[in-house]
Formats: sequence, structure tokens, C-alpha cells
Amino acid sequence: MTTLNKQKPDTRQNLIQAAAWLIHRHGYHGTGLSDILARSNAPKGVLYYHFPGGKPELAVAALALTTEIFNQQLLMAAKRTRTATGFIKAMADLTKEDLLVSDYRAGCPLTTTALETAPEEPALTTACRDGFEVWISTVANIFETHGLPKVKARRLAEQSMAGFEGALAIARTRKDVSIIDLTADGLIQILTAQRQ
Amino acid sequence: MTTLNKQKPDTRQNLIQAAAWLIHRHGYHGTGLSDILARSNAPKGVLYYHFPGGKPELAVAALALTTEIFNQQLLMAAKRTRTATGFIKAMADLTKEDLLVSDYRAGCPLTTTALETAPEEPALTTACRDGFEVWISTVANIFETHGLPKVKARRLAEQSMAGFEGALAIARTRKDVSIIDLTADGLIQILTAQRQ
DNA sequence: TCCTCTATAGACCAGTCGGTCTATTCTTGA
DNA sequence: TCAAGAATAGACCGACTGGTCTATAGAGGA
Repeated sequence: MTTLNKQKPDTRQNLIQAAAWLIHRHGYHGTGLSDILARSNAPKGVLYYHFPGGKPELAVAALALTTEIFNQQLLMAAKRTRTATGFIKAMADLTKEDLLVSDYRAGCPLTTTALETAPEEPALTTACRDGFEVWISTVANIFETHGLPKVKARRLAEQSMAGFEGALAIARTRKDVSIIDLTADGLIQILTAQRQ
Repeated sequence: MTTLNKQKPDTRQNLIQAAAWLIHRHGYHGTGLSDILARSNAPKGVLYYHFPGGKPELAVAALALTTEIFNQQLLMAAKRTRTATGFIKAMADLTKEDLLVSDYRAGCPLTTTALETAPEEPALTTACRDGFEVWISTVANIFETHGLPKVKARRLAEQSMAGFEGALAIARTRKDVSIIDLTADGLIQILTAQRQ
């Protein structure tokens, strides 16, 4: 699923990765084509050859890549955890990791792009919505494997995504990740309350 | 506190309000000076007369205005509610209101700006951090008046802000506010669990 | 009445934006 | 060996960006 396309991956993939990296840090409007081109060492003609739709089309591909990568991280984290509580803590760690390795320069590209562009660029809004849905479904499935009933698993997954996304934004302004742990604690309390 | 400055308010205040309205919808990078000028019917010279620091300085003022307005809405909502649970529901209603009256065109300007610009525009990041702190302090105080101990009130306030901010972003991509109510339900469960 | 300071007005600027276009190079099958 | 499509390369474009500058209008005191 990660290598579906038959195209020679180098240039096209480099463009997508460069765009994803930059949008992750500066958002959609804050990322210029010239930045993407410089980062991927590509001339302009190449971009419009691979993405006739221009910047929006490339951004959609970049958001899809980001969605897939984080989804894989969620699945890997699930393999390492044996309880729903443990998985919530693992999600908190994943959320913190992005902030710490980037020195608070990178947030969630889906949230950033969604807030910047919805609903003016429908393709981008759709990409964000689909990305959130992928993540929430994955998290809900993981909660189910840890014994939560389907409906409660889905609810807790939505609450988790909302909590961590908001905590990420606030943590970035503070250069302090503690609100992410606080959010995890809250989710664990919800989980525990539901178990009773 | 709402009318501290001695300056004749018209032009300057119009600029701030126009900037706040636009940043609310399109974010910092998505809002151009020309948009702000057009919306406030002002020529360019006026902007740089009142805000020598240019766009960033005006944006900081706009974020401060937004902070203050929403803070007043929190305080008003607190007057209408008698329990912590009721206040959580009132926060959910406030969060939903922005989305619904703007047809999902407006999110939280603090979150949007923070994700777009941190940490490249320190003044903006600071304005966002300060804004979040104002809101969280207000919410924590309100929880205290409803009987929560200080530490727990602060924790629940942080969890609330994170949850509603994240829910707002996701709701915007879906054009559906239900995740905001779900978030409120989760916060109420945390509250109840802490009461035991 | 005139002077001075505040504020308004908008022409103008260099730089950058996303996007188009044509020329060239690479690759590959005949 | 050569033709043809795929891919690369970057010059070029109009529109727009945030920002500067000078000219002028308005207000208030002497």
C-alpha cells in the first residue's frame, strides 16, 4: 500500500516529501512553491509536469503522505502496547515526539491546513477530513482490540484525536509538552469511567 | 478594561476589527493587507501610521481583541450556569456557535495563527500563548467557583481548552459539530471521576 | 488668522507569488 | 542508429505581497 504507483518515484516523491515537510512547519499558505522547489532541488517545470493541478494538487498528495506515515506510527505503537491505557500513553508520546524533535517547529499539518483553508480549497479540506477519519478509525480499531465495545471505542477515538490535536497547538505556543500528558490523563479517566 | 486607550477609536479600531475578522477565517498568512484595508475602508498610509510595526503588530492587536471578546463570552456563560457540568456544556455551545454562524468558515484564530507562524514570528506566538493563558485561567477560576479544588480546576481547564480547540478543527473539516458535544461529554466524565 | 501636530490619502516600490511556456536531455523500443 | 515519448530545465509572466514615501486635509491652540 505504501508503493502503489508505478512511476519512477524519485522526483515526484521528492516533491511530495518536501511539500509535506514544509507544510508540517509553515502551513499551506506559509509554504511557497519556491521553498518546495529549493528543498527538493527541482526546477519548476517538473512540478507542473507531475502535478498539473499545481500547488493544491501537490498539497493534497503531501497531506495523504503525512496521513499514511502517522497512521503507520499508530499501528506500530499499538503493537507495543497491551492495554488501552498504554496505547493512550503511546499516542501522547507520538504527539510529543514531533514537537520535541522539531524544537516546536512542527505541528499537525492536517489541523494547520484545515484551519487555514477550509472551506475555500475544497480539495484540501477533504484531504484533511479523510486524514482525520483514517487516524480516528485506526485508533478506534485499536481500542476495540483492547476490549472496548465498538461504539465506545469510536467515541474515545474521537475524543483522543480532538484532545491531542488541541494540546499540540497549545503546547507549541508554550514550548512545553506537559498539556499533552495532561490530556492523556484525562482520556485515561474517561476510559476508566466507561469501564465501570 | 475594554476601553483603555485614549486614541480616537474609529480608524485604529476598525483596522483591528477587520484584521481580527479576517484572521479568524483565513489565518495570518491567508489574510493580506489589501484585504484588511478593503474591509476597513482605509488607505494604506493609515495602517502604518497606527501600526508602525506593520502586519505583525496589527495581528497582535487583533489576537488580543479576539482573546478579550471570547473571554467575556466565557464570563457571561459562567453567569448563566450553576454547575461545572453546565459550564462545560456552555463552552461547547460557544465553540459550536462560531462554526455555525460562519457556516464553518471561522475557527479559533489563536490556534490557526499559532500553527502557522510558531516560532518564526515570536510576537504572534506570544500573543497566542497569552491568549490561551487568559482563557484557561478564566475557565479554571470558574471551575473553582463551582467547587473544584484549585489544582483540579486548572487541570480540567487545560484539558477543556485542548479538547475544544482540537474538536473545533476536526468539526470544521466535516461540517459537523457533533465531535464538540462528544468532547464535552468526555470532559464531564473526567469531572465526575474526579469528584469521587 | 495662522501655525502646528495629528491623521488621512494613495502613488509607488522591489520582491515574491503561483503559473505558463518552450527548449533540451534522457530513456527506450524498433 | 534513430525516432518518439517521458522527464527535466529554467526563462518568463502578470498579479499581488508587505512596505515606504510624499502630499494633503483636519483639528486645536495662540
